[in-house]
Amino acid sequence: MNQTGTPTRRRPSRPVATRGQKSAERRDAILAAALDEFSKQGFAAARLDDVAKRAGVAKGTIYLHFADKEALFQELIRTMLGPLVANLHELSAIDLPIRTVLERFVDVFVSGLFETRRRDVAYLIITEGGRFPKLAEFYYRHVIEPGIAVIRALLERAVKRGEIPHRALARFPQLVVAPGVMAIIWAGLFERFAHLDVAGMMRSHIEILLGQRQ
Amino acid sequence: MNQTGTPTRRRPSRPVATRGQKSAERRDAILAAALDEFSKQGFAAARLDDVAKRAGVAKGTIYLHFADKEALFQELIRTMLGPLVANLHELSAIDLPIRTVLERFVDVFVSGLFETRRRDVAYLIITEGGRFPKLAEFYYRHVIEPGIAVIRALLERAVKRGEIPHRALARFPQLVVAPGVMAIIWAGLFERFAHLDVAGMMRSHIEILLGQRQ
Amino acid sequence: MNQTGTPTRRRPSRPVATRGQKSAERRDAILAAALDEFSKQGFAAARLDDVAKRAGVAKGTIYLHFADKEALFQELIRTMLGPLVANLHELSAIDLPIRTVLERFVDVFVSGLFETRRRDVAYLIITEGGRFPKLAEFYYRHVIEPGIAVIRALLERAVKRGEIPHRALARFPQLVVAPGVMAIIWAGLFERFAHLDVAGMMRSHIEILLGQRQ
Amino acid sequence: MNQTGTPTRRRPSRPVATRGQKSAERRDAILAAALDEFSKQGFAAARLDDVAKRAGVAKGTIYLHFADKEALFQELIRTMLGPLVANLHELSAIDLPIRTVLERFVDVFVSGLFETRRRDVAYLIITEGGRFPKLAEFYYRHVIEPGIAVIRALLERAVKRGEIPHRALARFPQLVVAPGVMAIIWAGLFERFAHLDVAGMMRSHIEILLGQRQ
DNA sequence: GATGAATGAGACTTCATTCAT
DNA sequence: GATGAATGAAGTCTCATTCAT
Repeated sequence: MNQTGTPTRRRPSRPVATRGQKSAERRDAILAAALDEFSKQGFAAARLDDVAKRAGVAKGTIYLHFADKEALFQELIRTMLGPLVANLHELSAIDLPIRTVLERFVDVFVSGLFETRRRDVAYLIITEGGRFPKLAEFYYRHVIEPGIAVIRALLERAVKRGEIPHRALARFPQLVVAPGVMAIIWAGLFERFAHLDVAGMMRSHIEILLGQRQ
Repeated sequence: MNQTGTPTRRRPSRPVATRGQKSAERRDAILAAALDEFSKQGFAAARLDDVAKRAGVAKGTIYLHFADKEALFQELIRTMLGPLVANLHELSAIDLPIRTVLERFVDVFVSGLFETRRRDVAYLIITEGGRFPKLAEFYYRHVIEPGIAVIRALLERAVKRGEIPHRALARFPQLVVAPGVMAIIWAGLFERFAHLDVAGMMRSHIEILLGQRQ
Repeated sequence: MNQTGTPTRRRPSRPVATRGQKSAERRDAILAAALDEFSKQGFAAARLDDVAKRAGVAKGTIYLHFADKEALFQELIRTMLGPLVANLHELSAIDLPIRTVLERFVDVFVSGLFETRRRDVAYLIITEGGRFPKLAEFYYRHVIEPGIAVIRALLERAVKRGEIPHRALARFPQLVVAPGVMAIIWAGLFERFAHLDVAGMMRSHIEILLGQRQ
Repeated sequence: MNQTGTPTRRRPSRPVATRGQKSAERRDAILAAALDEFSKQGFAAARLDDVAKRAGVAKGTIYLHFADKEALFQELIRTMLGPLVANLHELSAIDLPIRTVLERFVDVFVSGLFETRRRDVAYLIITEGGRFPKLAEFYYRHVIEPGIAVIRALLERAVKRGEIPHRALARFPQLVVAPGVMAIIWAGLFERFAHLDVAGMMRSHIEILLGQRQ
């Protein structure tokens, strides 16, 4: 799927698209346009008129694919975060040095989320989650809770092996991801004023967690 | 009630308040109600009607104190963050061990922001800042930029003195505050599902920064 | 009275004004301010706030002198047109050549109405009269009807004497005042774009009515 | 019903109107309703709610055709005066005796403006022009200025030919149209109280201008 | 009497949603 | 299925009027 989220409007290579294909393309275009508009304006201030215009469809078409504005929003979040959730469990299965795991973790974060449109989705969850309890709950149950569990397991194993000097870290796995959250917010609010070298910050973060003198 | 930090001008010794005092009280009530509503609904979805009702004033009264909905929002942010900004510079002046400074820093964060209504203001900045470039800029110029500078100076001094083992930390002062940011977001989104012991997390954070084995 | 309508705010020559004098001054100031605002904005769009500000009084003070906005408007018209009405009947009584009468008539129109604030009142009647049936009726009964009668009488006498060649003129006395009405409207709408020499136009008008070749 | 001069796009031979035609009909209905309401209440006091009700459409529909209340007003004026402006220049081209020209002029005024809804438009310009500088300017540039020029040219030709005895008339073409303006205002303000025979008055006016003893 | 802060009805305008084409 | 004109509930903001000071 199109990671950047730009609506793919080209017809498929075969000269005639089936009805289903065209419909799916429209749906994707609407989702991509919705992400743009919701990110820029926020859920409440975004206008479906603008979403339709950006997606190149009529306003009514949105309602052929989504029940209402909120359903569009929620499906947008689920659609784009689905793949991410699937990958979560793989991480804990592999038995590698914690440094390697953390470095992969940062890699996935930077190139699989931060540098893609998924960052906008994450930012949307942060900014709108408070107004959508169901969304927050879905996200908590499917991403946060299992994510925390995975990280905690990794940390405990690493502490046991002596790879990490901070026993307390396992109690607060949030500390591992906090810089990632901060980076997303920084990008949304302050990138205009001062650039943040996210990859560099994350590398430093790992060193600190590992207790490496630099 | 005054955990918000807003100075409630107390009534004069005589039982009857002057006109000016009542007006100022109303203004404060509107600001408090606006914080409630904006926090709960977000700026765009909040209704001034509800703000007025909550503040116990008529709709029109809001417009005696604020030019429009946006002005109310911006003044809300500035009013409640003003005192915080003033305290920023004091921190760097005092010459104490970095551990002490960080502990005080955490104390101020926890009891002066996180456990007060200012946390809602901070959350509002995070959630709405993207839609209010001027607000983001004001906040960046008056809080983030000087705040980063102060932390960086402290860290550089601490690194020189050997109190902190991570030279790279001074390049990314954001890492110091990242857990605080995360805590604010956690409170806004997930506190319902799982409590986060912010004070405990912040103490662990300090130990990690200082490279203390626990 | 103050023909230009600027509020006379100076205290009277005697050092202490009686309560009644100050009150009357305020009332006049309000009327003058109201004429300014109603002329500029129209009745519906004018704000009593602006009237009060211009008059140098508080908004509530207006209600000490006038029942409501409409009463203020109606009294404004009556107050400023009263003297004019009184003079109407004098004209017909005097037995002079029609040319002289018409010339005096023009003089009174130009220097007693067109070049004073009464022109604004007349313009207000034209622009707002349609929305104030009572005002239109009052004005018709007290100014138009008797005015028409007076002019008709003058014209009939002049026709009989052979001073005017157009018998039909007596059937349409409106033709005598039409250029005056036109001048008032021109001043209100187009004076900015092209100046109209009202006195000159009125002189030409007289010559045409009198059938003088020029 | 179509004495207003608005071209009512007739339905196609097939009994069902196309979408575009229905939309244009609605637009016309809104304009007609707006003319009614603005004439009765004045621009500021007229409510778009009433316009919508009278036009048989929903409030929001007005905004599909006009940007806002003022745009509706301005387009109303331009739409209904457009045809009039086009006819202006034809008048001067025809080389006929001045009496014939003036009689035609009066005919056009009476049956093409005074006895149609255009009279209301003219009255609106008179009553609201002061508050809409752009409207007044548009009207001055496109109607008044060229109109005056045409009339002046006609008068100068007539004076040269000895058809009109008043040389001064060419200096004040406003005198030619003044009775028409007066008639419009009379209709708006006083018709209820006393009927004015406009056609008769205009005929008398012509005789007076031509210096005919009656 | 004078003030002007407060009120709240009412106006304009927006925009999610519907539905005839 | 797709369209986009139409709808009307709901929100922001204004301002004539009131009334405690």
